[in-house]
Amino acid sequence: MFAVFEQYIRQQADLTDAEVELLRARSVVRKLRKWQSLLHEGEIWRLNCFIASGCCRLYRFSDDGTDHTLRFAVENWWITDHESYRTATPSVYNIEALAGTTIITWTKEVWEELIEAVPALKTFYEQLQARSYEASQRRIFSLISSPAEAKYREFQQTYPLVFNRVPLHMVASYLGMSRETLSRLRR
Amino acid sequence: MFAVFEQYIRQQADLTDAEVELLRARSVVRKLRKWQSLLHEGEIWRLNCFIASGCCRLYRFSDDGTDHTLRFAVENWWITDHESYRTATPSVYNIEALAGTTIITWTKEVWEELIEAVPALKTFYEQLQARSYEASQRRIFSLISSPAEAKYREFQQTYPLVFNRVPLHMVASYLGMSRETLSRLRR
DNA sequence: CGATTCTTTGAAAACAGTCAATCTGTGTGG
DNA sequence: CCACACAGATTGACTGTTTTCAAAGAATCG
Repeated sequence: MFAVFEQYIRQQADLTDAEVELLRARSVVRKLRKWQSLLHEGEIWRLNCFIASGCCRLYRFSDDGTDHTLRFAVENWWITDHESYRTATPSVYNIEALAGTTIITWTKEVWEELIEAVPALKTFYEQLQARSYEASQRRIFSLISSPAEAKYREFQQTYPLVFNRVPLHMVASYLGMSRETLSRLRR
Repeated sequence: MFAVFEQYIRQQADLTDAEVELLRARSVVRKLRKWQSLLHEGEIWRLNCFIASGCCRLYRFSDDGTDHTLRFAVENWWITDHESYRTATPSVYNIEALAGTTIITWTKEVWEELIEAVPALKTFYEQLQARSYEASQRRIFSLISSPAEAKYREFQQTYPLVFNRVPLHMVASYLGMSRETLSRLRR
Protein backbone atom coordinates (compact mmCIF):
# COMPACT_ATOMS: atom_id res chain seq x y z
CA MET A 1 0.00 0.00 0.00
CA PHE A 2 2.93 2.33 0.42
CA ALA A 3 3.22 2.26 -3.36
CA VAL A 4 0.10 4.44 -3.59
CA PHE A 5 1.74 7.05 -1.45
CA GLU A 6 5.02 6.76 -3.27
CA GLN A 7 3.39 7.47 -6.57
CA TYR A 8 1.53 10.40 -5.06
CA ILE A 9 4.50 12.02 -3.36
CA ARG A 10 6.77 11.64 -6.35
CA GLN A 11 4.28 13.64 -8.37
CA GLN A 12 4.07 16.31 -5.73
CA ALA A 13 7.69 16.66 -4.66
CA ASP A 14 11.03 15.91 -6.18
CA LEU A 15 12.44 13.30 -3.81
CA THR A 16 15.43 11.01 -4.09
CA ASP A 17 15.00 7.27 -3.73
CA ALA A 18 16.68 7.46 -0.35
CA GLU A 19 14.21 10.07 0.82
CA VAL A 20 11.24 8.02 -0.29
CA GLU A 21 12.73 5.04 1.51
CA LEU A 22 13.10 7.15 4.64
CA LEU A 23 9.44 8.11 4.45
CA ARG A 24 8.51 4.47 4.03
CA ALA A 25 10.67 3.27 6.88
CA ARG A 26 9.08 5.67 9.33
CA SER A 27 5.49 5.22 8.18
CA VAL A 28 2.85 3.09 9.81
CA VAL A 29 0.19 1.52 7.62
CA ARG A 30 -3.19 0.85 9.17
CA LYS A 31 -6.41 -0.65 7.96
CA LEU A 32 -9.82 0.54 9.04
CA ARG A 33 -13.11 -1.30 8.74
CA LYS A 34 -16.22 0.48 7.55
CA TRP A 35 -17.50 2.82 10.26
CA GLN A 36 -14.36 2.43 12.33
CA SER A 37 -13.41 5.54 14.24
CA LEU A 38 -10.02 7.10 13.74
CA LEU A 39 -10.49 10.10 16.00
CA HIS A 40 -13.05 10.54 18.75
CA GLU A 41 -13.74 13.99 20.13
CA GLY A 42 -11.79 14.62 23.33
CA GLU A 43 -8.76 12.74 22.06
CA ILE A 44 -5.64 14.51 20.88
CA TRP A 45 -4.84 14.00 17.22
CA ARG A 46 -1.16 13.25 16.73
CA LEU A 47 -0.94 11.95 13.18
CA ASN A 48 -0.28 12.91 9.66
CA CYS A 49 -2.62 10.64 7.81
CA PHE A 50 -2.64 9.88 4.11
CA ILE A 51 -5.45 7.81 2.62
CA ALA A 52 -4.12 5.11 0.32
CA SER A 53 -7.53 3.60 -0.35
CA GLY A 54 -11.05 4.05 0.90
CA CYS A 55 -12.85 7.03 2.28
CA CYS A 56 -13.15 9.00 5.54
CA ARG A 57 -15.01 11.96 6.86
CA LEU A 58 -14.33 14.53 9.53
CA TYR A 59 -17.41 15.70 11.38
CA ARG A 60 -18.54 17.48 14.48
CA PHE A 61 -21.65 17.41 16.61
CA SER A 62 -23.60 20.55 17.31
CA ASP A 63 -25.37 21.16 20.60
CA ASP A 64 -28.60 19.61 19.40
CA GLY A 65 -26.81 16.33 18.76
CA THR A 66 -26.82 16.40 14.97
CA ASP A 67 -23.56 15.81 13.15
CA HIS A 68 -22.07 18.04 10.49
CA THR A 69 -19.49 16.99 7.96
CA LEU A 70 -16.52 19.32 7.73
CA ARG A 71 -14.55 17.32 5.19
CA PHE A 72 -14.53 14.17 3.15
CA ALA A 73 -11.32 12.53 2.05
CA VAL A 74 -10.73 9.72 -0.41
CA GLU A 75 -7.53 8.05 -1.65
CA ASN A 76 -4.63 10.43 -2.28
CA TRP A 77 -6.01 12.92 0.18
CA TRP A 78 -4.91 13.73 3.67
CA ILE A 79 -7.20 13.84 6.65
CA THR A 80 -6.30 15.62 9.84
CA ASP A 81 -7.50 17.79 12.66
CA HIS A 82 -5.05 20.65 12.25
CA GLU A 83 -6.01 22.39 15.43
CA SER A 84 -5.63 19.44 17.76
CA TYR A 85 -2.44 18.45 15.97
CA ARG A 86 -0.86 21.87 16.18
CA THR A 87 -1.85 22.76 19.71
CA ALA A 88 -1.93 19.24 21.19
CA THR A 89 -5.33 19.95 22.72
CA PRO A 90 -8.39 17.68 22.78
CA SER A 91 -10.21 17.59 19.50
CA VAL A 92 -13.78 18.70 18.99
CA TYR A 93 -14.01 16.62 15.81
CA ASN A 94 -14.50 12.99 14.91
CA ILE A 95 -13.03 11.06 12.02
CA GLU A 96 -14.49 7.81 10.77
CA ALA A 97 -14.00 5.49 7.83
CA LEU A 98 -16.95 5.39 5.42
CA ALA A 99 -15.69 2.17 3.85
CA GLY A 100 -12.82 -0.22 4.27
CA THR A 101 -9.85 2.13 4.26
CA THR A 102 -6.07 1.90 4.28
CA ILE A 103 -4.15 4.80 5.74
CA ILE A 104 -0.47 5.60 5.93
CA THR A 105 0.48 7.55 9.00
CA TRP A 106 3.39 9.30 10.67
CA THR A 107 3.30 10.65 14.18
CA LYS A 108 3.89 14.34 14.68
CA GLU A 109 7.34 13.72 16.15
CA VAL A 110 8.40 11.59 13.21
CA TRP A 111 6.89 13.96 10.68
CA GLU A 112 8.73 16.94 12.10
CA GLU A 113 12.00 15.06 11.81
CA LEU A 114 11.14 14.15 8.26
CA ILE A 115 10.33 17.62 7.05
CA GLU A 116 13.55 18.90 8.59
CA ALA A 117 15.53 16.09 6.94
CA VAL A 118 13.82 16.43 3.56
CA PRO A 119 13.47 20.04 2.42
CA ALA A 120 11.36 19.14 -0.61
CA LEU A 121 8.91 17.45 1.72
CA LYS A 122 8.67 20.57 3.82
CA THR A 123 7.96 22.70 0.79
CA PHE A 124 5.32 20.27 -0.35
CA TYR A 125 3.72 20.20 3.09
CA GLU A 126 3.54 23.97 3.32
CA GLN A 127 1.93 24.15 -0.09
CA LEU A 128 -0.55 21.48 0.89
CA GLN A 129 -1.61 23.53 3.88
CA ALA A 130 -1.82 26.67 1.82
CA ARG A 131 -4.04 24.95 -0.73
CA SER A 132 -6.26 23.59 2.03
CA TYR A 133 -6.77 27.07 3.33
CA GLU A 134 -7.61 28.39 -0.09
CA ALA A 135 -10.12 25.60 -0.61
CA SER A 136 -11.78 26.47 2.67
CA GLN A 137 -12.10 30.10 1.53
CA ARG A 138 -13.84 28.96 -1.61
CA ARG A 139 -16.15 26.79 0.42
CA ILE A 140 -17.03 29.68 2.70
CA PHE A 141 -17.86 31.75 -0.36
CA SER A 142 -20.08 29.02 -1.68
CA LEU A 143 -21.85 28.69 1.67
CA ILE A 144 -22.59 32.39 2.01
CA SER A 145 -23.30 33.19 -1.62
CA SER A 146 -25.07 30.25 -3.23
CA PRO A 147 -28.61 28.97 -2.88
CA ALA A 148 -28.97 25.31 -1.95
CA GLU A 149 -29.20 24.00 -5.46
CA ALA A 150 -26.04 25.76 -6.60
CA LYS A 151 -24.16 24.44 -3.58
CA TYR A 152 -25.20 20.96 -4.51
CA ARG A 153 -24.09 21.35 -8.12
CA GLU A 154 -20.79 22.92 -7.16
CA PHE A 155 -20.04 20.07 -4.81
CA GLN A 156 -20.92 17.51 -7.43
CA GLN A 157 -18.70 19.18 -10.00
CA THR A 158 -15.81 20.00 -7.71
CA TYR A 159 -15.57 16.63 -5.97
CA PRO A 160 -17.10 14.03 -8.27
CA LEU A 161 -14.93 11.29 -6.76
CA VAL A 162 -16.32 12.04 -3.35
CA PHE A 163 -19.84 12.61 -4.54
CA ASN A 164 -20.12 9.18 -6.07
CA ARG A 165 -19.07 7.38 -2.94
CA VAL A 166 -20.63 8.94 0.11
CA PRO A 167 -24.23 8.67 1.30
CA LEU A 168 -26.40 11.58 0.27
CA HIS A 169 -27.41 12.42 3.79
CA MET A 170 -23.75 13.11 4.52
CA VAL A 171 -23.52 15.32 1.48
CA ALA A 172 -26.49 17.20 2.91
CA SER A 173 -24.72 17.59 6.24
CA TYR A 174 -21.65 18.86 4.37
CA LEU A 175 -23.70 21.43 2.49
CA GLY A 176 -25.64 22.59 5.51
CA MET A 177 -29.09 21.42 4.50
CA SER A 178 -31.46 18.63 5.49
CA ARG A 179 -31.35 15.38 3.57
CA GLU A 180 -34.97 15.91 2.52
CA THR A 181 -34.09 19.24 0.95
CA LEU A 182 -31.16 17.68 -0.87
CA SER A 183 -33.38 14.87 -2.03
CA ARG A 184 -35.94 17.29 -3.47
CA LEU A 185 -33.24 19.27 -5.22
CA ARG A 186 -32.26 16.20 -7.12
CA ARG A 187 -35.18 15.57 -9.42
CA MET B 1 2.45 54.13 12.97
CA PHE B 2 5.12 51.46 12.86
CA ALA B 3 4.99 51.52 16.66
CA VAL B 4 1.62 49.74 16.50
CA PHE B 5 3.19 46.94 14.55
CA GLU B 6 6.26 46.87 16.76
CA GLN B 7 4.17 46.36 19.85
CA TYR B 8 2.17 43.66 18.09
CA ILE B 9 5.10 41.71 16.73
CA ARG B 10 7.04 41.83 19.98
CA GLN B 11 4.10 40.16 21.68
CA GLN B 12 3.90 37.51 19.03
CA ALA B 13 7.54 36.71 18.37
CA ASP B 14 10.74 37.07 20.30
CA LEU B 15 12.72 39.48 18.12
CA THR B 16 15.91 41.40 18.77
CA ASP B 17 15.97 45.18 18.38
CA ALA B 18 18.00 44.75 15.22
CA GLU B 19 15.39 42.45 13.74
CA VAL B 20 12.59 44.86 14.51
CA GLU B 21 14.61 47.60 12.91
CA LEU B 22 15.09 45.45 9.84
CA LEU B 23 11.34 44.94 9.59
CA ARG B 24 10.81 48.65 9.92
CA ALA B 25 13.42 49.57 7.36
CA ARG B 26 11.84 47.36 4.72
CA SER B 27 8.24 48.24 5.44
CA VAL B 28 6.05 50.64 3.54
CA VAL B 29 3.37 52.54 5.41
CA ARG B 30 0.30 53.59 3.48
CA LYS B 31 -2.85 55.47 4.32
CA LEU B 32 -6.22 54.67 2.83
CA ARG B 33 -9.28 56.88 2.74
CA LYS B 34 -12.70 55.49 3.53
CA TRP B 35 -13.94 53.30 0.65
CA GLN B 36 -10.54 53.31 -1.01
CA SER B 37 -9.78 50.08 -2.80
CA LEU B 38 -6.66 48.14 -1.92
CA LEU B 39 -7.23 45.21 -4.25
CA HIS B 40 -9.49 45.04 -7.26
CA GLU B 41 -10.41 41.68 -8.76
CA GLY B 42 -8.20 40.83 -11.70
CA GLU B 43 -5.12 42.33 -10.06
CA ILE B 44 -2.40 40.21 -8.53
CA TRP B 45 -1.97 40.67 -4.82
CA ARG B 46 1.70 40.97 -3.89
CA LEU B 47 1.66 42.27 -0.33
CA ASN B 48 1.79 41.26 3.23
CA CYS B 49 -0.47 43.80 4.81
CA PHE B 50 -0.82 44.60 8.50
CA ILE B 51 -3.52 47.01 9.66
CA ALA B 52 -2.17 49.54 12.12
CA SER B 53 -5.44 51.43 12.39
CA GLY B 54 -8.82 51.39 10.73
CA CYS B 55 -10.77 48.61 9.13
CA CYS B 56 -10.93 46.67 5.86
CA ARG B 57 -12.96 43.95 4.31
CA LEU B 58 -12.27 41.30 1.71
CA TYR B 59 -15.25 40.49 -0.49
CA ARG B 60 -16.23 38.84 -3.70
CA PHE B 61 -19.05 39.25 -6.18
CA SER B 62 -21.25 36.34 -7.12
CA ASP B 63 -22.71 35.91 -10.58
CA ASP B 64 -25.86 37.85 -9.73
CA GLY B 65 -23.78 40.89 -8.87
CA THR B 66 -24.21 40.86 -5.11
CA ASP B 67 -21.12 41.07 -2.95
CA HIS B 68 -20.22 38.70 -0.15
CA THR B 69 -17.84 39.47 2.67
CA LEU B 70 -15.20 36.81 3.22
CA ARG B 71 -13.33 38.59 5.99
CA PHE B 72 -13.17 41.73 8.03
CA ALA B 73 -9.94 43.00 9.51
CA VAL B 74 -9.31 45.74 12.05
CA GLU B 75 -6.11 47.03 13.64
CA ASN B 76 -3.61 44.35 14.61
CA TRP B 77 -4.98 41.99 11.98
CA TRP B 78 -3.58 41.03 8.64
CA ILE B 79 -5.50 41.18 5.41
CA THR B 80 -4.45 39.29 2.33
CA ASP B 81 -5.56 37.25 -0.60
CA HIS B 82 -3.54 34.13 0.08
CA GLU B 83 -4.32 32.50 -3.21
CA SER B 84 -3.33 35.36 -5.47
CA TYR B 85 -0.27 35.99 -3.30
CA ARG B 86 0.91 32.41 -3.34
CA THR B 87 0.23 31.61 -6.97
CA ALA B 88 0.73 35.11 -8.43
CA THR B 89 -2.52 34.78 -10.35
CA PRO B 90 -5.27 37.39 -10.77
CA SER B 91 -7.44 37.72 -7.71
CA VAL B 92 -11.15 37.03 -7.62
CA TYR B 93 -11.49 39.14 -4.50
CA ASN B 94 -11.65 42.81 -3.64
CA ILE B 95 -10.30 44.57 -0.59
CA GLU B 96 -11.50 47.98 0.50
CA ALA B 97 -11.08 50.25 3.50
CA LEU B 98 -14.27 50.71 5.54
CA ALA B 99 -12.81 53.76 7.27
CA GLY B 100 -9.64 55.79 7.20
CA THR B 101 -6.99 53.12 7.56
CA THR B 102 -3.24 52.91 7.98
CA ILE B 103 -1.52 49.80 6.74
CA ILE B 104 2.04 48.56 6.98
CA THR B 105 3.11 46.50 4.02
CA TRP B 106 5.96 44.41 2.71
CA THR B 107 6.12 43.06 -0.81
CA LYS B 108 6.31 39.33 -1.27
CA GLU B 109 9.96 39.52 -2.31
CA VAL B 110 10.92 41.53 0.74
CA TRP B 111 8.86 39.38 3.06
CA GLU B 112 10.49 36.19 1.85
CA GLU B 113 13.88 37.67 2.52
CA LEU B 114 12.75 38.72 5.96
CA ILE B 115 11.40 35.36 7.04
CA GLU B 116 14.61 33.71 5.91
CA ALA B 117 16.69 36.25 7.77
CA VAL B 118 14.58 36.18 10.93
CA PRO B 119 13.67 32.64 12.01
CA ALA B 120 11.35 33.79 14.78
CA LEU B 121 9.39 35.74 12.18
CA LYS B 122 9.05 32.66 10.04
CA THR B 123 7.73 30.64 12.97
CA PHE B 124 5.28 33.38 13.80
CA TYR B 125 4.12 33.61 10.20
CA GLU B 126 3.52 29.88 9.92
CA GLN B 127 1.51 29.92 13.12
CA LEU B 128 -0.51 32.85 11.88
CA GLN B 129 -1.44 30.93 8.77
CA ALA B 130 -2.26 27.84 10.78
CA ARG B 131 -4.55 29.82 13.05
CA SER B 132 -6.25 31.43 10.07
CA TYR B 133 -7.02 28.02 8.69
CA GLU B 134 -8.42 26.82 11.99
CA ALA B 135 -10.60 29.90 12.24
CA SER B 136 -11.97 29.20 8.78
CA GLN B 137 -12.84 25.64 9.82
CA ARG B 138 -14.80 27.00 12.77
CA ARG B 139 -16.58 29.40 10.50
CA ILE B 140 -17.53 26.63 8.11
CA PHE B 141 -18.94 24.69 11.02
CA SER B 142 -20.96 27.67 12.11
CA LEU B 143 -22.28 28.20 8.59
CA ILE B 144 -23.43 24.61 8.13
CA SER B 145 -24.62 23.91 11.66
CA SER B 146 -26.18 27.04 13.10
CA PRO B 147 -29.47 28.74 12.37
CA ALA B 148 -29.30 32.40 11.42
CA GLU B 149 -29.77 33.77 14.91
CA ALA B 150 -26.98 31.65 16.38
CA LYS B 151 -24.62 32.73 13.59
CA TYR B 152 -25.35 36.32 14.42
CA ARG B 153 -24.71 35.82 18.12
CA GLU B 154 -21.53 33.87 17.53
CA PHE B 155 -20.19 36.59 15.30
CA GLN B 156 -21.07 39.27 17.80
CA GLN B 157 -19.35 37.37 20.61
CA THR B 158 -16.32 36.20 18.65
CA TYR B 159 -15.52 39.49 16.96
CA PRO B 160 -16.99 42.30 19.08
CA LEU B 161 -14.35 44.74 17.84
CA VAL B 162 -15.43 44.13 14.29
CA PHE B 163 -19.11 43.99 15.05
CA ASN B 164 -19.16 47.45 16.55
CA ARG B 165 -17.55 49.06 13.56
CA VAL B 166 -18.92 47.68 10.35
CA PRO B 167 -22.31 48.34 8.71
CA LEU B 168 -24.92 45.72 9.48
CA HIS B 169 -25.60 44.94 5.86
CA MET B 170 -21.97 43.82 5.58
CA VAL B 171 -22.37 41.63 8.65
CA ALA B 172 -25.34 40.10 6.89
CA SER B 173 -23.27 39.47 3.78
CA TYR B 174 -20.60 37.88 5.98
CA LEU B 175 -23.12 35.60 7.63
CA GLY B 176 -24.82 34.63 4.40
CA MET B 177 -28.23 36.16 5.01
CA SER B 178 -30.14 39.19 3.75
CA ARG B 179 -29.87 42.44 5.66
CA GLU B 180 -33.61 42.31 6.30
CA THR B 181 -33.27 38.96 8.01
CA LEU B 182 -30.41 40.24 10.13
CA SER B 183 -32.39 43.31 11.00
CA ARG B 184 -35.35 41.24 12.17
CA LEU B 185 -33.14 38.97 14.27
CA ARG B 186 -32.03 41.99 16.22
CA ARG B 187 -35.15 43.09 17.98
C1' DC C 1 -31.01 71.56 5.37
C1' DG C 2 -31.19 68.23 1.50
C1' DA C 3 -28.91 64.13 -0.19
C1' DT C 4 -27.25 59.89 0.57
C1' DT C 5 -26.65 55.75 2.94
C1' DC C 6 -28.07 52.55 6.34
C1' DT C 7 -31.60 50.25 8.91
C1' DT C 8 -36.04 48.80 9.88
C1' DT C 9 -40.77 47.32 8.82
C1' DG C 10 -44.71 45.16 6.31
C1' DA C 11 -46.86 41.82 3.33
C1' DA C 12 -46.53 38.22 -0.02
C1' DA C 13 -44.10 34.56 -2.03
C1' DA C 14 -40.46 31.25 -2.12
C1' DC C 15 -37.85 28.18 0.34
C1' DA C 16 -36.29 24.90 3.79
C1' DG C 17 -37.20 22.17 7.94
C1' DT C 18 -39.83 18.58 10.44
C1' DC C 19 -42.28 14.47 11.02
C1' DA C 20 -44.15 10.46 9.33
C1' DA C 21 -44.70 7.23 5.88
C1' DT C 22 -43.15 4.85 1.87
C1' DC C 23 -39.90 3.13 -1.43
C1' DT C 24 -35.41 1.00 -2.82
C1' DG C 25 -31.51 -1.63 -2.64
C1' DT C 26 -28.32 -4.63 0.03
C1' DG C 27 -27.11 -8.19 2.72
C1' DT C 28 -28.36 -12.02 6.06
C1' DG C 29 -30.15 -16.15 7.64
C1' DG C 30 -33.58 -19.71 7.04
C1' DC D 1 -34.05 -18.80 -3.45
C1' DC D 2 -36.98 -16.33 -0.56
C1' DA D 3 -38.25 -13.58 3.39
C1' DC D 4 -36.78 -10.36 6.31
C1' DA D 5 -34.27 -6.64 8.36
C1' DC D 6 -31.85 -2.60 7.75
C1' DA D 7 -29.99 1.52 6.04
C1' DG D 8 -30.52 4.97 2.79
C1' DA D 9 -33.42 7.77 -0.20
C1' DT D 10 -37.64 9.77 -1.44
C1' DT D 11 -42.27 11.76 -0.92
C1' DG D 12 -46.27 14.26 1.19
C1' DA D 13 -48.34 17.47 4.28
C1' DC D 14 -47.48 20.89 7.25
C1' DT D 15 -44.95 24.48 9.69
C1' DG D 16 -41.76 27.87 10.20
C1' DT D 17 -38.13 30.70 8.34
C1' DT D 18 -36.01 33.54 4.87
C1' DT D 19 -36.18 36.22 0.75
C1' DT D 20 -38.04 39.69 -1.99
C1' DC D 21 -39.91 44.01 -3.03
C1' DA D 22 -41.49 48.22 -1.59
C1' DA D 23 -41.68 51.77 1.56
C1' DA D 24 -40.69 54.31 5.53
C1' DG D 25 -37.55 55.74 9.47
C1' DA D 26 -32.77 56.93 11.26
C1' DA D 27 -28.38 58.46 10.87
C1' DT D 28 -24.60 60.71 8.60
C1' DC D 29 -22.41 64.08 5.78
C1' DG D 30 -21.54 67.75 2.95
